[in-house]
Parts: sequence; C-alpha cells; structure tokens
Amino acid sequence: MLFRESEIPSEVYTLFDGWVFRFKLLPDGRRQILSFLLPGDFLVPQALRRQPLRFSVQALTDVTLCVFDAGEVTRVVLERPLLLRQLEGLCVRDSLSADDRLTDIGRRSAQERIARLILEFEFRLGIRNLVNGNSFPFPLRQEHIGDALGLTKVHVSRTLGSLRRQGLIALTGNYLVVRDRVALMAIAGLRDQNVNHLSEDIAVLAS
Amino acid sequence: MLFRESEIPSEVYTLFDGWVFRFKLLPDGRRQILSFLLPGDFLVPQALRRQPLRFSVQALTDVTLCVFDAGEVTRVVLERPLLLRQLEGLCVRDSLSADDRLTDIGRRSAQERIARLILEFEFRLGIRNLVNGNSFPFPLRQEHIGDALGLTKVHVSRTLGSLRRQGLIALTGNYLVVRDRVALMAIAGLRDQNVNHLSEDIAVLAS
DNA sequence: CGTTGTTTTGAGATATGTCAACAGGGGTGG
DNA sequence: CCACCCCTGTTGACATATCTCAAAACAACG
Repeated sequence: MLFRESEIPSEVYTLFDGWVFRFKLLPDGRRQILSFLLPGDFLVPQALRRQPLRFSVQALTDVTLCVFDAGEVTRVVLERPLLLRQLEGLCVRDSLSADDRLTDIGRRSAQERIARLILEFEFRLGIRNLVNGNSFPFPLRQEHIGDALGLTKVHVSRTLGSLRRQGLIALTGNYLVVRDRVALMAIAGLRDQNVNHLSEDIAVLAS
Repeated sequence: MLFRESEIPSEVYTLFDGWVFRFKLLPDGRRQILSFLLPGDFLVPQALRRQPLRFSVQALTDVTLCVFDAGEVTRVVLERPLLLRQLEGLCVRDSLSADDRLTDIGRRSAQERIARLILEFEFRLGIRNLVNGNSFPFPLRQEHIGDALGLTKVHVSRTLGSLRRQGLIALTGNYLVVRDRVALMAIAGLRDQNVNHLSEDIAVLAS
C-alpha cells in the first residue's frame, strides 16, 4: 500500500518498475479502481497541491520508485514554465483517460470493456517496449478487472472464459497473449490503431 | 453545439451563464455525458494544448460565454507561473470529479447515483448563489441524467418517480426542490456536508 | 386544438449479480 | 514427499437491477 486516502503525501514518485493502481473504497467495502499505472508513469501529480488525497494507491507487484521531495519539485517546477506546462499536460492526459473509462463503464457491455482494457494494456506496454510478440505480463487478478470495470469477479471470469474459448486471448498465470487481435479489436469497437495519447511521463521529470 | 469531437478550438471560454455538458458519442449512437459545466466554469482547458478534442460540448440552455483567444491565453499564462499553476489546479479538480463519477457509475445503484447527482448540483449551484431556499434551476431532460449516469431514460424516470413518491424531491418543469435533504443524503451515502472541492474557476482568469 | 417533445406506465427480456460449492496451483510445514 | 491450506478461478442455479419496446398521458407552444 503506497498511499492511503486523505493523507497528504510529502513525496512524489515516478514509477520505475512494476504495476500500481489507484482506487476508492466505499464505507461498505465496495471498491472502484480508478486507474492503473505502468512503468514510466508519474505517481499522483495531485501531491504537488498539498491537499488530502481523495483515493488510495496500492502496488500490484513489487515496484521500484523514483522518489522526489514534493516541496522541492514544486519549487523547481514553478521556476520553469515549460516543466509546469508538461505537468499540466500530464494531468490533461489523465482526464482524457478518465473520460474513456467513464464511457466504458457507462455505456459498454462487459465484453467490450474487457476487450478494451486488454488492448489498452497492450498499447501502453507496447510504447514502453514491454510487449514481446503478442504476449505481455499481466499481474491483475480477475477481481481487479472487475473493480476497474464496474463488474463482479464472477462475471469477469465468465466473460474472460468466453473470450478464451473464442480463441481471442490466452491467459496463463501472469502472462496474457492476444491470439486474435483483429477480432478482439472488433469486439472493442476499435478500427484503426488505437490512437491513444498516453506518453512517456518519465521524460517530464528527466529534464 | 459548442464544440465537436476532433476539432481543435482556437478559443477558450469561461461560462458566464447557462448550463453546458461535455460528452462522447459512440458510432452506434450511444452517448456518455462526461460532465456538466455551470456558470463560472472554465471551458475546455484542453484547448490550450492544441490537440483535437476527444469529446463534444453542447449547451443545455441559452448560454453566454467569455471568449479568449487560445494563443493569447497561452502566451499570458506561460509568463505567469501562478496562473499556470491555477490552470493545473483546475485540471486536477476535473480529474477528481471524474474519479467520483467513475465510482458512481461503477459501483453505485441507480438511486444512489441520482441522489448524488442532485446533491452535487445543489452544492455547486449553492457556491455560486444560484440556489434559493431548497430549490434550484434544473434544465436537464431525464435522458441527460441517464446518459451521464450510465442509465436508461426509462429507468431514470422510474427512479426519479420513486424519489418523488418518497417525498424526497419535487421536480416541476425546470426547477428541482429538495424536500428531505437528510434522507436524500442518506441515500447518497453522504454523512457530513459534501466537502466538494469544486471552486470558482472564474477567479482564475479574472486576474 | 394539433404538434412535437418529454415523462410515465406496463409487460417482458437480459445482462449482470449473488451465493455456494468445487477445482487447481503453489507454497509451507511436517 | 506428502498433506494441508490459502488464494484464485470456474461452474451452476437462481435472483434482480436495469433495459427494451411500445403505448398512453402530459406539457409546452404555436
């Protein structure tokens, strides 16, 4: 567990290796996963605003982080408009993916949601050269998928099973392989190459 | 219709009066409303990044906008770190409400979602002094509510009807009145005063 | 008064949820 | 090396929230 809701982190991170997710917990135990962070992603830009966090952050795997002191980063960033601009850009990208996820959950079927999630991971990992061939590491439990997509783990199991039986994917232990990408994209309702605009957040702080 | 998906707006706006919503349209006609903008809200901060819009924006009522040239604003803002910081803050707030909405749609029942939406409006309008007593203007059609919350307009009608019959709200024409606020908050799962952090975006550009 | 858009109501269908049992894998400890 | 346990995933039977389609009731408005 990296951060807990309502704490004010004094540090800010870059995810160097491993998977992480942001989520909210309702008083009765329901959980909503808000987003997954992959290597290279910037962890909680909100931290720079010194407000209590409105969500928690937890690791899915072992992770290695680059730590920055929040105060320091704020100072540095305030002196360089370009950096600040990039920070804002990062934040804009976040909203855009939040919009996508919202549309998934609000208006798409379980199959569509899951197909898209898989393709999203493939895409984001591809950018980082973490896909080899058509298989990539996949450390999520089915319960995570459910909590991210507004489904039940049981229903995720069934849907995933159906995708597998259709020969679209295979899911062994901690790896996922995309067996029939075009069929999967058809289900996901994607035509062209997924023009996502997630990018190398690591570059932002590198400078 | 103010903006269409995939266009690159050359201007940026502040919503001076009226209601507006941001949404996505799927190829088969399904619609997801991403957020509602109220007087004082800043319209499409994304515009400052000169990227094609990933959503459309449409007015719910007659609106009056303050227009700013995007290039100009960018220039001004880049010269004033504090302004830029506020812009970033605005964007962070957007993500936070996206997270809330995500949790609503992913993990809450129709009743909860609708109760929360109503209270959200009451709160946001309250801040702007647009609530009088316990009633406020409410220009949404039930279909908008549905498209925002991932429901069907028919189901919205039923749920709203049930809330009305329980004596929690009344909805006449274009006004909504909250008749039993504590019961409504109970349904919404809200305990204390909704500590929302939406704020006067108008102030940002005023300076 | 018609017209057009919105809401309400009903009956029936379906996707997804619930609960509970079982199966498999991978560790751990004896 | 076996026995056991815990965790995850699978399957089945059933429950239910929400959807669909369609008709009727309203409301606003010229």
